[in-house]
Amino acid sequence: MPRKSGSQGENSDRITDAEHAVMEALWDHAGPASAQDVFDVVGASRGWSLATVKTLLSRLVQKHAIATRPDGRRFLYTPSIDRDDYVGGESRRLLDKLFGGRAASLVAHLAESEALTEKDLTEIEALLKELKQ
Amino acid sequence: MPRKSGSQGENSDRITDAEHAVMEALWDHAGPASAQDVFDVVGASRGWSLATVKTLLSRLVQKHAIATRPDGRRFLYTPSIDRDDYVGGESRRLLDKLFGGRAASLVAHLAESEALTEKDLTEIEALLKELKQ
DNA sequence: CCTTCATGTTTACAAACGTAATCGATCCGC
DNA sequence: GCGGATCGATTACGTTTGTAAACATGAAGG
Repeated sequence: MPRKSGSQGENSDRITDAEHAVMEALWDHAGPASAQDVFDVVGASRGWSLATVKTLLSRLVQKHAIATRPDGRRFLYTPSIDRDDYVGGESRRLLDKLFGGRAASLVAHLAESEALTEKDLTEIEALLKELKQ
Repeated sequence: MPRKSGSQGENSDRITDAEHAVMEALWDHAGPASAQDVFDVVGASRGWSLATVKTLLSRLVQKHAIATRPDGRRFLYTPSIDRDDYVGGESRRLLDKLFGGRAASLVAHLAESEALTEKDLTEIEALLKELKQ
């Protein structure tokens, strides 16, 4: 039977903006994090209540984006999708949606709209050199 | 007083995915388009009814993303935001959200995840050369 | 033991979204 | 002039999202 391409866990459900902030906290965190841990990181900056963080964690669990491991009477949460995979997916979505899938168009656009600093250009150049050889 | 940066019309309201499909149809269209025109282009491919297209057009008008010009008893619609501006905005959002705003990181990621073909690389290289000189 | 605190679960609720049907006015063909 | 086609406007309705309060339960401290 055909095997799906992604490198990790059953995906498919879109992660929203608010949920994404939680994911970043988890990706950032060294090892599994409790709801409180997540709250400590994102709560303040986004002005969320602990309750909100809990809701978002639940939804992410439903979406299979994170996994839980019981720790006493509470849960510890870990991302079950790789950040790189996620980032790649989102990038591709944008590429497909706005640039007909052509990465060069995206870069061209960034360049033209001056979203690229001199430093960016140098960095990309170096990157290319490395990739080309 | 500080003047906003964008080149065109009051923006601010997010354009959704469905709405974006309509925008593309309008950007594509030579000159103002009627609801029917839009429907003819996107209706089939997205499986939308004419009613749906009309709703989306209305919402885009509310969001000031498109403008209307009466033509007899109907309206002709034209984008009031430039595609390039929109694309730039969305690109920047992604960049900020996922790459800390560093374009080079995005390019690096695309490269590593093999989203860049040989052709892409060559194109980007050429682009850089042009920008550098 | 009983109170309090911490935790996940359930419920809430308004706004946004996707998708559309219905309504009221108008125009076109007969 | 009358009936159907056409158009924008209004209304609809289930789902998702953002944000959170209420609730149940178990742990911990006195």
